[in-house]
Amino acid sequence: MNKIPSSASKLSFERPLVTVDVVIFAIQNEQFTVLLTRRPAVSSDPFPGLWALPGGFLDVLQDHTLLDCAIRKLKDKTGVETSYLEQLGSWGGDKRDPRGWSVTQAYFALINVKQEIDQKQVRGSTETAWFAVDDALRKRLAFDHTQILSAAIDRVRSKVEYTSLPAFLMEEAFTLPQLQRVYEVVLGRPMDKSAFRRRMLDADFLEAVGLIDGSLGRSAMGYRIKNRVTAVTFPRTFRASE
Amino acid sequence: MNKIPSSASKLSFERPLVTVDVVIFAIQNEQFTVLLTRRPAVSSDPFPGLWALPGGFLDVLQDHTLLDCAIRKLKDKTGVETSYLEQLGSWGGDKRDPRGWSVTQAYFALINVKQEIDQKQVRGSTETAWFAVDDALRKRLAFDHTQILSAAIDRVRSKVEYTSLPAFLMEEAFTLPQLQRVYEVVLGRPMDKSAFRRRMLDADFLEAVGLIDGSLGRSAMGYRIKNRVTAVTFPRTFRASE
DNA sequence: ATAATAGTGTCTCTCAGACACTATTAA
DNA sequence: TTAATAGTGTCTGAGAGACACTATTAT
Repeated sequence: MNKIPSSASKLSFERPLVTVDVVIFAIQNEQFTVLLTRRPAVSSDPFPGLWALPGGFLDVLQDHTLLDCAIRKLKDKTGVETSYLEQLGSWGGDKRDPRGWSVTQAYFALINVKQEIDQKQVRGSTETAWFAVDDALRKRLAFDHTQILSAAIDRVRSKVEYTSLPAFLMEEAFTLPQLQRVYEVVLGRPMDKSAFRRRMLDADFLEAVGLIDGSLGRSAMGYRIKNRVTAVTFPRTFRASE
Repeated sequence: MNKIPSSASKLSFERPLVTVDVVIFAIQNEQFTVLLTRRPAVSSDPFPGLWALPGGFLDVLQDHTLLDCAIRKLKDKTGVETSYLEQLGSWGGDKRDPRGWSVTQAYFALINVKQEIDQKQVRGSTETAWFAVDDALRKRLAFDHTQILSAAIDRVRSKVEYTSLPAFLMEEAFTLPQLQRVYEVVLGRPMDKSAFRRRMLDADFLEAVGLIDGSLGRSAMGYRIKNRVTAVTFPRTFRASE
Protein backbone atom coordinates (compact mmCIF):
# COMPACT_ATOMS: atom_id res chain seq x y z
CA MET A 1 0.00 0.00 0.00
CA ASN A 2 1.28 3.37 -0.96
CA LYS A 3 0.87 5.61 2.07
CA ILE A 4 2.57 8.59 0.53
CA PRO A 5 -0.03 11.03 -0.78
CA SER A 6 0.69 12.17 -4.29
CA SER A 7 -2.28 14.47 -4.75
CA ALA A 8 -1.35 16.30 -1.61
CA SER A 9 -3.68 19.12 -2.55
CA LYS A 10 -6.71 16.94 -1.86
CA LEU A 11 -5.38 15.39 1.31
CA SER A 12 -4.53 18.77 2.71
CA PHE A 13 -8.17 19.81 2.49
CA GLU A 14 -9.47 20.85 5.84
CA ARG A 15 -11.13 17.84 7.40
CA PRO A 16 -14.40 18.03 9.32
CA LEU A 17 -14.82 16.81 12.90
CA VAL A 18 -16.16 13.26 12.95
CA THR A 19 -18.25 11.93 15.81
CA VAL A 20 -20.42 8.90 16.48
CA ASP A 21 -23.64 9.17 18.49
CA VAL A 22 -25.71 6.27 19.74
CA VAL A 23 -29.41 6.46 20.51
CA ILE A 24 -29.87 3.81 23.18
CA PHE A 25 -33.39 2.55 23.72
CA ALA A 26 -34.76 0.33 26.45
CA ILE A 27 -38.03 -0.50 28.14
CA GLN A 28 -38.28 0.70 31.75
CA ASN A 29 -41.41 0.56 33.90
CA GLU A 30 -43.55 -0.22 30.87
CA GLN A 31 -42.21 2.87 29.12
CA PHE A 32 -40.18 3.27 25.96
CA THR A 33 -37.10 5.15 27.14
CA VAL A 34 -33.85 6.58 25.81
CA LEU A 35 -30.53 7.25 27.51
CA LEU A 36 -29.18 10.81 27.60
CA THR A 37 -25.98 12.24 29.03
CA ARG A 38 -25.43 15.71 30.33
CA ARG A 39 -22.87 17.94 28.60
CA PRO A 40 -20.12 19.20 30.89
CA ALA A 41 -21.06 22.48 32.56
CA VAL A 42 -17.80 24.06 31.40
CA SER A 43 -18.91 27.12 29.52
CA SER A 44 -16.14 26.83 26.99
CA ASP A 45 -17.62 23.55 25.70
CA PRO A 46 -20.53 23.69 23.27
CA PHE A 47 -24.00 23.42 24.83
CA PRO A 48 -22.80 23.29 28.45
CA GLY A 49 -25.15 21.55 30.85
CA LEU A 50 -27.63 20.43 28.20
CA TRP A 51 -28.75 16.84 27.74
CA ALA A 52 -27.37 15.10 24.68
CA LEU A 53 -27.16 11.72 23.03
CA PRO A 54 -24.24 9.61 24.21
CA GLY A 55 -21.43 9.88 21.72
CA GLY A 56 -18.22 11.60 20.94
CA PHE A 57 -15.24 11.82 18.68
CA LEU A 58 -14.14 8.96 16.54
CA ASP A 59 -10.73 7.78 17.67
CA VAL A 60 -8.68 6.80 14.64
CA LEU A 61 -6.21 4.93 16.82
CA GLN A 62 -8.70 2.96 18.88
CA ASP A 63 -11.58 2.33 16.46
CA HIS A 64 -11.01 0.16 13.41
CA THR A 65 -14.44 0.85 11.93
CA LEU A 66 -17.43 3.09 12.55
CA LEU A 67 -19.29 0.18 14.10
CA ASP A 68 -16.39 -0.43 16.49
CA CYS A 69 -16.67 3.15 17.60
CA ALA A 70 -20.43 2.84 18.19
CA ILE A 71 -19.89 -0.35 20.18
CA ARG A 72 -17.29 1.42 22.28
CA LYS A 73 -19.60 4.37 23.03
CA LEU A 74 -22.39 1.99 23.98
CA LYS A 75 -20.13 0.04 26.30
CA ASP A 76 -18.73 3.19 27.91
CA LYS A 77 -22.16 4.49 28.84
CA THR A 78 -23.98 1.30 29.74
CA GLY A 79 -21.52 -1.53 30.14
CA VAL A 80 -23.57 -3.39 27.55
CA GLU A 81 -21.50 -5.45 25.15
CA THR A 82 -24.15 -7.16 23.12
CA SER A 83 -27.28 -5.66 21.73
CA TYR A 84 -29.03 -4.86 18.52
CA LEU A 85 -27.14 -2.01 16.85
CA GLU A 86 -28.18 -0.43 13.56
CA GLN A 87 -26.91 2.50 11.57
CA LEU A 88 -29.42 5.32 11.55
CA GLY A 89 -27.84 7.96 9.34
CA SER A 90 -25.41 10.84 9.17
CA TRP A 91 -25.87 14.46 9.95
CA GLY A 92 -23.24 16.89 8.81
CA GLY A 93 -22.90 20.58 8.19
CA ASP A 94 -20.99 23.73 8.91
CA LYS A 95 -23.50 24.95 11.49
CA ARG A 96 -24.25 21.98 13.70
CA ASP A 97 -21.21 22.34 15.97
CA PRO A 98 -19.83 25.77 16.94
CA ARG A 99 -16.32 24.28 16.80
CA GLY A 100 -16.56 23.85 13.03
CA TRP A 101 -17.76 21.63 10.18
CA SER A 102 -18.80 18.35 11.76
CA VAL A 103 -20.34 15.05 10.75
CA THR A 104 -21.92 12.61 13.11
CA GLN A 105 -22.70 9.00 12.34
CA ALA A 106 -25.77 8.06 14.35
CA TYR A 107 -26.56 4.50 15.41
CA PHE A 108 -29.40 3.21 17.48
CA ALA A 109 -29.22 0.36 19.97
CA LEU A 110 -31.95 -1.73 21.54
CA ILE A 111 -30.90 -3.16 24.87
CA ASN A 112 -32.60 -4.90 27.76
CA VAL A 113 -31.81 -3.00 30.87
CA LYS A 114 -32.56 -5.55 33.55
CA GLN A 115 -29.75 -7.95 33.04
CA GLU A 116 -27.16 -5.80 31.46
CA ILE A 117 -26.77 -2.38 32.97
CA ASP A 118 -24.11 -2.43 35.60
CA GLN A 119 -23.21 1.02 36.83
CA LYS A 120 -19.80 -0.17 37.98
CA GLN A 121 -18.97 -0.92 34.38
CA VAL A 122 -19.82 2.56 33.23
CA ARG A 123 -16.73 4.59 32.51
CA GLY A 124 -16.26 8.22 33.30
CA SER A 125 -18.24 10.39 35.62
CA THR A 126 -20.65 12.01 33.15
CA GLU A 127 -24.19 12.16 34.41
CA THR A 128 -26.59 9.93 32.47
CA ALA A 129 -30.31 9.29 32.85
CA TRP A 130 -33.17 7.49 31.14
CA PHE A 131 -36.15 9.45 29.82
CA ALA A 132 -39.43 8.43 28.26
CA VAL A 133 -38.88 9.09 24.57
CA ASP A 134 -41.61 11.69 24.32
CA ASP A 135 -40.21 13.60 27.29
CA ALA A 136 -36.73 13.48 25.76
CA LEU A 137 -38.14 14.88 22.51
CA ARG A 138 -39.62 17.84 24.32
CA LYS A 139 -36.30 18.76 25.97
CA ARG A 140 -33.83 21.15 24.49
CA LEU A 141 -30.95 18.88 23.50
CA ALA A 142 -27.42 19.77 22.47
CA PHE A 143 -26.45 20.07 18.79
CA ASP A 144 -29.10 18.71 16.39
CA HIS A 145 -29.77 15.82 18.72
CA THR A 146 -33.50 16.42 18.87
CA GLN A 147 -33.61 15.85 15.14
CA ILE A 148 -31.49 12.72 15.40
CA LEU A 149 -33.54 11.36 18.29
CA SER A 150 -36.72 12.04 16.38
CA ALA A 151 -35.38 10.17 13.36
CA ALA A 152 -34.40 7.25 15.59
CA ILE A 153 -37.84 7.06 17.17
CA ASP A 154 -39.49 7.23 13.76
CA ARG A 155 -37.24 4.50 12.45
CA VAL A 156 -37.90 2.20 15.37
CA ARG A 157 -41.65 2.81 15.42
CA SER A 158 -41.95 2.22 11.73
CA LYS A 159 -39.87 -0.97 11.85
CA VAL A 160 -41.86 -2.23 14.80
CA GLU A 161 -44.90 -2.28 12.53
CA TYR A 162 -43.44 -4.99 10.35
CA THR A 163 -40.44 -6.56 12.09
CA SER A 164 -39.51 -8.46 15.21
CA LEU A 165 -37.31 -5.60 16.49
CA PRO A 166 -38.97 -5.31 19.93
CA ALA A 167 -37.75 -8.78 20.77
CA PHE A 168 -34.30 -7.22 21.20
CA LEU A 169 -35.65 -5.10 24.04
CA MET A 170 -36.57 -8.25 25.98
CA GLU A 171 -34.66 -10.16 28.58
CA GLU A 172 -34.67 -13.84 27.68
CA ALA A 173 -36.60 -15.96 28.16
CA PHE A 174 -39.75 -13.93 27.62
CA THR A 175 -43.38 -14.81 27.08
CA LEU A 176 -45.64 -13.76 24.22
CA PRO A 177 -47.82 -11.58 26.49
CA GLN A 178 -44.68 -9.77 27.65
CA LEU A 179 -43.55 -9.25 24.07
CA GLN A 180 -46.98 -7.98 23.16
CA ARG A 181 -46.82 -5.43 25.97
CA VAL A 182 -43.53 -4.15 24.56
CA TYR A 183 -45.03 -3.78 21.10
CA GLU A 184 -47.90 -1.88 22.66
CA VAL A 185 -45.63 0.38 24.67
CA VAL A 186 -43.47 1.27 21.68
CA LEU A 187 -46.36 1.84 19.32
CA GLY A 188 -48.62 3.39 21.90
CA ARG A 189 -51.69 1.41 21.00
CA PRO A 190 -53.26 -1.90 22.07
CA MET A 191 -53.09 -4.94 19.83
CA ASP A 192 -55.27 -7.98 19.46
CA LYS A 193 -53.85 -10.95 21.33
CA SER A 194 -54.87 -13.63 18.88
CA ALA A 195 -53.57 -11.84 15.79
CA PHE A 196 -50.37 -10.95 17.60
CA ARG A 197 -49.63 -14.52 18.65
CA ARG A 198 -50.38 -15.93 15.24
CA ARG A 199 -48.05 -13.45 13.63
CA MET A 200 -45.12 -14.00 15.99
CA LEU A 201 -45.34 -17.77 15.87
CA ASP A 202 -45.89 -17.93 12.11
CA ALA A 203 -42.77 -15.80 11.58
CA ASP A 204 -40.78 -18.65 13.07
CA PHE A 205 -38.07 -16.61 14.77
CA LEU A 206 -38.83 -17.80 18.31
CA GLU A 207 -37.85 -20.96 20.06
CA ALA A 208 -39.87 -22.29 23.02
CA VAL A 209 -37.71 -22.94 26.09
CA GLY A 210 -40.26 -24.08 28.66
CA LEU A 211 -42.99 -22.68 30.85
CA ILE A 212 -42.42 -19.59 32.98
CA ASP A 213 -44.48 -19.02 36.13
CA GLY A 214 -46.04 -15.65 36.59
CA SER A 215 -47.09 -14.47 40.03
CA LEU A 216 -50.71 -14.64 39.01
CA GLY A 217 -52.76 -16.79 36.68
CA ARG A 218 -51.69 -19.42 34.21
CA SER A 219 -48.01 -19.98 33.40
CA ALA A 220 -46.88 -18.89 29.96
CA MET A 221 -44.47 -20.44 27.49
CA GLY A 222 -41.05 -18.83 27.51
CA TYR A 223 -39.28 -18.10 24.25
CA ARG A 224 -35.92 -16.97 23.03
CA ILE A 225 -34.84 -15.50 19.71
CA LYS A 226 -33.43 -18.09 17.32
CA ASN A 227 -31.03 -15.68 15.64
CA ARG A 228 -29.98 -12.57 17.51
CA VAL A 229 -28.28 -10.94 14.56
CA THR A 230 -31.14 -9.64 12.46
CA ALA A 231 -34.80 -8.88 12.96
CA VAL A 232 -37.43 -10.77 11.00
CA THR A 233 -39.64 -8.95 8.53
CA PHE A 234 -43.32 -9.87 8.60
CA PRO A 235 -45.22 -10.27 5.34
CA ARG A 236 -47.51 -7.36 6.19
CA THR A 237 -47.68 -4.34 8.38
CA PHE A 238 -49.70 -4.41 11.58
CA ARG A 239 -53.06 -2.74 11.22
CA ALA A 240 -53.21 -3.02 7.48
CA SER A 241 -56.79 -1.85 7.89
CA GLU A 242 -57.75 1.74 8.75
CA MET B 1 -20.97 31.15 19.65
CA ASN B 2 -17.62 30.41 21.19
CA LYS B 3 -15.26 29.37 18.45
CA ILE B 4 -12.24 29.00 20.66
CA PRO B 5 -11.77 25.38 21.64
CA SER B 6 -11.14 24.90 25.33
CA SER B 7 -10.72 21.14 25.31
CA ALA B 8 -8.07 21.49 22.66
CA SER B 9 -6.92 17.96 23.33
CA LYS B 10 -10.06 16.56 21.73
CA LEU B 11 -10.04 18.86 18.76
CA SER B 12 -6.45 18.02 18.03
CA PHE B 13 -7.37 14.36 17.56
CA GLU B 14 -6.36 13.14 14.15
CA ARG B 15 -9.36 13.50 11.87
CA PRO B 16 -10.34 10.90 9.28
CA LEU B 17 -10.76 11.64 5.59
CA VAL B 18 -14.40 12.36 4.75
CA THR B 19 -15.90 11.68 1.36
CA VAL B 20 -19.36 11.49 -0.19
CA ASP B 21 -20.25 8.91 -2.83
CA VAL B 22 -23.42 8.82 -4.89
CA VAL B 23 -24.89 5.70 -6.45
CA ILE B 24 -26.74 7.05 -9.47
CA PHE B 25 -29.40 4.79 -10.96
CA ALA B 26 -31.35 5.15 -14.17
CA ILE B 27 -33.24 3.04 -16.67
CA GLN B 28 -31.55 2.70 -20.05
CA ASN B 29 -32.72 0.43 -22.86
CA GLU B 30 -35.07 -1.38 -20.53
CA GLN B 31 -32.19 -2.09 -18.16
CA PHE B 32 -31.59 -1.01 -14.59
CA THR B 33 -28.23 0.78 -14.79
CA VAL B 34 -25.75 2.59 -12.59
CA LEU B 35 -23.19 5.28 -13.38
CA LEU B 36 -19.50 4.59 -12.69
CA THR B 37 -16.41 6.73 -13.13
CA ARG B 38 -12.91 5.57 -13.83
CA ARG B 39 -10.17 6.34 -11.31
CA PRO B 40 -7.25 8.29 -12.74
CA ALA B 41 -4.56 6.01 -14.12
CA VAL B 42 -1.90 7.77 -12.07
CA SER B 43 -0.26 5.00 -10.09
CA SER B 44 0.24 7.18 -7.05
CA ASP B 45 -3.53 7.45 -6.57
CA PRO B 46 -5.37 4.62 -4.89
CA PHE B 47 -6.95 2.02 -7.21
CA PRO B 48 -5.64 3.60 -10.45
CA GLY B 49 -7.72 2.85 -13.52
CA LEU B 50 -10.47 0.97 -11.68
CA TRP B 51 -14.15 1.81 -11.95
CA ALA B 52 -15.64 3.49 -8.90
CA LEU B 53 -18.78 5.21 -7.70
CA PRO B 54 -18.89 8.92 -8.43
CA GLY B 55 -17.83 10.84 -5.36
CA GLY B 56 -14.98 12.53 -3.63
CA PHE B 57 -13.88 14.64 -0.75
CA LEU B 58 -16.23 16.78 1.20
CA ASP B 59 -15.31 20.43 0.73
CA VAL B 60 -15.85 22.27 4.00
CA LEU B 61 -15.72 25.61 2.23
CA GLN B 62 -18.13 24.82 -0.58
CA ASP B 63 -20.59 22.39 1.01
CA HIS B 64 -22.86 23.59 3.79
CA THR B 65 -24.28 20.14 4.53
CA LEU B 66 -23.69 16.53 3.54
CA LEU B 67 -26.71 16.67 1.25
CA ASP B 68 -25.28 19.75 -0.48
CA CYS B 69 -22.15 17.79 -1.15
CA ALA B 70 -24.10 14.86 -2.61
CA ILE B 71 -26.09 17.23 -4.82
CA ARG B 72 -22.84 18.78 -6.02
CA LYS B 73 -21.32 15.40 -6.91
CA LEU B 74 -24.48 14.41 -8.76
CA LYS B 75 -24.49 17.63 -10.74
CA ASP B 76 -20.78 17.38 -11.58
CA LYS B 77 -21.15 13.94 -13.09
CA THR B 78 -24.53 14.17 -14.76
CA GLY B 79 -25.62 17.78 -14.97
CA VAL B 80 -28.78 16.69 -13.15
CA GLU B 81 -30.07 19.19 -10.64
CA THR B 82 -33.26 17.58 -9.52
CA SER B 83 -33.81 13.97 -8.68
CA TYR B 84 -34.71 11.64 -5.88
CA LEU B 85 -31.76 11.53 -3.48
CA GLU B 86 -31.68 9.40 -0.34
CA GLN B 87 -29.01 8.70 2.23
CA LEU B 88 -27.86 5.11 2.03
CA GLY B 89 -25.37 4.79 4.87
CA SER B 90 -21.80 5.32 5.96
CA TRP B 91 -18.78 3.15 5.56
CA GLY B 92 -15.72 3.97 7.59
CA GLY B 93 -12.58 2.26 8.76
CA ASP B 94 -8.84 2.33 8.90
CA LYS B 95 -8.42 -0.08 5.99
CA ARG B 96 -10.79 1.10 3.30
CA ASP B 97 -8.51 3.77 1.86
CA PRO B 98 -4.73 3.28 1.67
CA ARG B 99 -4.30 6.98 2.44
CA GLY B 100 -5.65 6.52 5.96
CA TRP B 101 -8.75 6.28 8.15
CA SER B 102 -11.64 7.33 5.94
CA VAL B 103 -15.40 7.61 6.13
CA THR B 104 -17.71 7.85 3.19
CA GLN B 105 -21.31 8.95 3.30
CA ALA B 106 -23.14 7.14 0.54
CA TYR B 107 -26.29 8.45 -1.13
CA PHE B 108 -28.30 7.01 -3.96
CA ALA B 109 -30.07 8.96 -6.67
CA LEU B 110 -32.81 7.96 -9.09
CA ILE B 111 -32.76 10.01 -12.25
CA ASN B 112 -34.42 9.86 -15.62
CA VAL B 113 -31.74 9.93 -18.21
CA LYS B 114 -33.64 10.97 -21.28
CA GLN B 115 -34.42 14.53 -20.43
CA GLU B 116 -31.68 15.36 -18.05
CA ILE B 117 -28.25 14.17 -19.03
CA ASP B 118 -26.40 16.83 -20.95
CA GLN B 119 -22.77 15.95 -21.49
CA LYS B 120 -21.82 19.57 -21.97
CA GLN B 121 -22.91 20.21 -18.41
CA VAL B 122 -20.62 17.55 -17.04
CA ARG B 123 -17.56 19.01 -15.39
CA GLY B 124 -14.08 17.63 -15.61
CA SER B 125 -12.71 15.09 -17.98
CA THR B 126 -13.08 11.90 -15.95
CA GLU B 127 -14.40 8.99 -17.94
CA THR B 128 -17.89 7.87 -16.91
CA ALA B 129 -20.14 5.12 -18.19
CA TRP B 130 -23.44 3.41 -17.44
CA PHE B 131 -23.53 -0.31 -16.62
CA ALA B 132 -26.33 -2.76 -15.99
CA VAL B 133 -26.34 -3.11 -12.21
CA ASP B 134 -25.52 -6.81 -12.27
CA ASP B 135 -22.55 -6.21 -14.57
CA ALA B 136 -21.31 -3.43 -12.30
CA LEU B 137 -21.53 -5.77 -9.33
CA ARG B 138 -19.33 -8.31 -11.05
CA LYS B 139 -16.58 -5.77 -11.76
CA ARG B 140 -13.70 -5.11 -9.45
CA LEU B 141 -14.45 -1.65 -8.11
CA ALA B 142 -12.21 0.74 -6.17
CA PHE B 143 -12.32 0.91 -2.36
CA ASP B 144 -15.29 -0.93 -0.84
CA HIS B 145 -17.54 0.31 -3.61
CA THR B 146 -18.79 -3.13 -4.52
CA GLN B 147 -20.19 -3.43 -1.02
CA ILE B 148 -21.75 0.02 -1.20
CA LEU B 149 -23.23 -0.62 -4.62
CA SER B 150 -24.61 -3.92 -3.42
CA ALA B 151 -26.25 -2.21 -0.43
CA ALA B 152 -27.73 0.43 -2.73
CA ILE B 153 -29.21 -2.17 -5.07
CA ASP B 154 -30.63 -4.11 -2.14
CA ARG B 155 -32.14 -0.96 -0.70
CA VAL B 156 -33.76 0.06 -3.98
CA ARG B 157 -35.04 -3.42 -4.82
CA SER B 158 -36.54 -3.85 -1.40
CA LYS B 159 -38.19 -0.44 -1.43
CA VAL B 160 -39.55 -1.08 -4.89
CA GLU B 161 -41.56 -3.93 -3.39
CA TYR B 162 -43.65 -1.57 -1.31
CA THR B 163 -43.14 2.00 -2.49
CA SER B 164 -43.61 4.20 -5.53
CA LEU B 165 -39.83 4.74 -5.91
CA PRO B 166 -39.62 3.64 -9.57
CA ALA B 167 -41.79 6.59 -10.52
CA PHE B 168 -38.70 8.74 -9.96
CA LEU B 169 -36.92 6.90 -12.75
CA MET B 170 -39.59 8.00 -15.24
CA GLU B 171 -39.72 10.95 -17.53
CA GLU B 172 -43.05 12.74 -17.13
CA ALA B 173 -45.66 12.26 -18.31
CA PHE B 174 -45.59 8.47 -18.24
CA THR B 175 -48.22 5.78 -18.65
CA LEU B 176 -49.05 2.95 -16.27
CA PRO B 177 -47.78 0.30 -18.69
CA GLN B 178 -44.46 2.17 -18.89
CA LEU B 179 -44.26 2.37 -15.11
CA GLN B 180 -45.05 -1.31 -14.84
CA ARG B 181 -42.19 -2.11 -17.23
CA VAL B 182 -39.82 -0.18 -14.95
CA TYR B 183 -41.00 -2.10 -11.89
CA GLU B 184 -40.44 -5.32 -13.82
CA VAL B 185 -36.97 -4.29 -14.97
CA VAL B 186 -35.84 -3.33 -11.47
CA LEU B 187 -37.29 -6.39 -9.79
CA GLY B 188 -36.48 -8.76 -12.63
CA ARG B 189 -39.86 -10.44 -12.69
CA PRO B 190 -43.18 -9.92 -14.48
CA MET B 191 -46.19 -8.49 -12.65
CA ASP B 192 -49.89 -8.79 -13.17
CA LYS B 193 -51.31 -5.80 -15.00
CA SER B 194 -54.61 -5.61 -13.19
CA ALA B 195 -53.17 -5.86 -9.69
CA PHE B 196 -50.46 -3.38 -10.61
CA ARG B 197 -52.87 -0.76 -11.88
CA ARG B 198 -55.21 -1.11 -8.94
CA ARG B 199 -52.33 -0.64 -6.56
CA MET B 200 -50.85 2.41 -8.24
CA LEU B 201 -54.17 4.19 -8.64
CA ASP B 202 -55.40 3.32 -5.15
CA ALA B 203 -52.22 4.77 -3.66
CA ASP B 204 -53.35 8.13 -5.00
CA PHE B 205 -49.91 9.58 -5.78
CA LEU B 206 -50.49 10.02 -9.52
CA GLU B 207 -52.31 12.71 -11.40
CA ALA B 208 -53.74 12.12 -14.86
CA VAL B 209 -52.57 14.66 -17.39
CA GLY B 210 -54.21 13.47 -20.59
CA LEU B 211 -53.87 10.72 -23.15
CA ILE B 212 -50.53 9.87 -24.70
CA ASP B 213 -50.36 8.27 -28.13
CA GLY B 214 -48.16 5.27 -28.50
CA SER B 215 -46.91 4.21 -31.90
CA LEU B 216 -49.05 1.13 -31.78
CA GLY B 217 -52.39 0.22 -30.23
CA ARG B 218 -54.65 2.14 -27.94
CA SER B 219 -53.48 5.43 -26.40
CA ALA B 220 -52.73 5.36 -22.71
CA MET B 221 -53.45 7.86 -19.97
CA GLY B 222 -50.39 9.90 -19.03
CA TYR B 223 -49.64 10.59 -15.40
CA ARG B 224 -47.32 12.69 -13.32
CA ILE B 225 -46.31 12.40 -9.66
CA LYS B 226 -48.35 14.61 -7.36
CA ASN B 227 -45.51 15.14 -4.88
CA ARG B 228 -41.95 14.66 -6.10
CA VAL B 229 -40.39 14.86 -2.66
CA THR B 230 -41.17 11.50 -1.12
CA ALA B 231 -42.19 8.09 -2.33
CA VAL B 232 -45.51 6.59 -1.28
CA THR B 233 -45.58 3.44 0.84
CA PHE B 234 -48.10 0.81 -0.19
CA PRO B 235 -50.09 -1.04 2.49
CA ARG B 236 -48.54 -4.36 1.51
CA THR B 237 -45.58 -5.78 -0.29
CA PHE B 238 -45.91 -7.02 -3.85
CA ARG B 239 -46.20 -10.76 -4.06
CA ALA B 240 -47.35 -11.27 -0.49
CA SER B 241 -48.05 -14.83 -1.61
CA GLU B 242 -45.38 -17.39 -2.55
C1' DA C 1 -61.08 -7.22 -39.77
C1' DT C 2 -56.82 -7.81 -37.32
C1' DA C 3 -53.01 -6.99 -34.39
C1' DA C 4 -51.49 -4.57 -30.78
C1' DT C 5 -51.87 -2.31 -26.88
C1' DA C 6 -54.78 -0.17 -22.76
C1' DG C 7 -57.81 -0.97 -19.35
C1' DT C 8 -61.79 -3.67 -16.43
C1' DG C 9 -64.43 -7.31 -13.83
C1' DT C 10 -64.54 -11.04 -11.01
C1' DC C 11 -63.06 -15.12 -8.55
C1' DT C 12 -60.17 -16.92 -5.05
C1' DC C 13 -56.79 -17.12 -1.48
C1' DT C 14 -54.31 -15.34 2.31
C1' DC C 15 -53.93 -13.10 6.31
C1' DA C 16 -55.05 -9.42 9.85
C1' DG C 17 -58.71 -7.80 13.08
C1' DA C 18 -62.47 -8.86 16.10
C1' DC C 19 -64.07 -11.35 19.64
C1' DA C 20 -65.90 -15.14 22.03
C1' DC C 21 -64.32 -19.19 23.65
C1' DT C 22 -61.36 -22.70 26.53
C1' DA C 23 -57.18 -23.75 29.74
C1' DT C 24 -54.28 -23.29 33.71
C1' DT C 25 -52.76 -21.32 37.85
C1' DA C 26 -52.93 -19.33 42.85
C1' DA C 27 -55.60 -17.91 46.58
C1' DT D 1 -65.06 -21.25 43.18
C1' DT D 2 -63.24 -17.14 41.60
C1' DA D 3 -60.02 -13.94 39.64
C1' DA D 4 -56.40 -13.53 36.75
C1' DT D 5 -53.81 -14.66 33.19
C1' DA D 6 -52.53 -17.73 28.86
C1' DG D 7 -53.89 -19.50 24.82
C1' DT D 8 -57.45 -21.12 20.75
C1' DG D 9 -61.18 -21.16 17.14
C1' DT D 10 -63.84 -19.03 13.89
C1' DC D 11 -66.00 -15.32 11.27
C1' DT D 12 -65.29 -11.37 8.37
C1' DG D 13 -63.23 -8.09 5.39
C1' DA D 14 -59.40 -6.03 2.68
C1' DG D 15 -56.50 -6.51 -0.75
C1' DA D 16 -53.20 -9.12 -3.97
C1' DG D 17 -52.82 -12.69 -7.73
C1' DA D 18 -54.88 -14.89 -11.68
C1' DC D 19 -56.97 -14.45 -15.77
C1' DA D 20 -60.59 -13.74 -18.92
C1' DC D 21 -62.92 -10.06 -20.58
C1' DT D 22 -63.80 -5.33 -23.08
C1' DA D 23 -61.97 -0.82 -25.31
C1' DT D 24 -59.35 1.92 -28.47
C1' DT D 25 -56.02 2.75 -31.91
C1' DA D 26 -53.36 2.21 -36.55
C1' DT D 27 -52.97 -0.47 -40.61
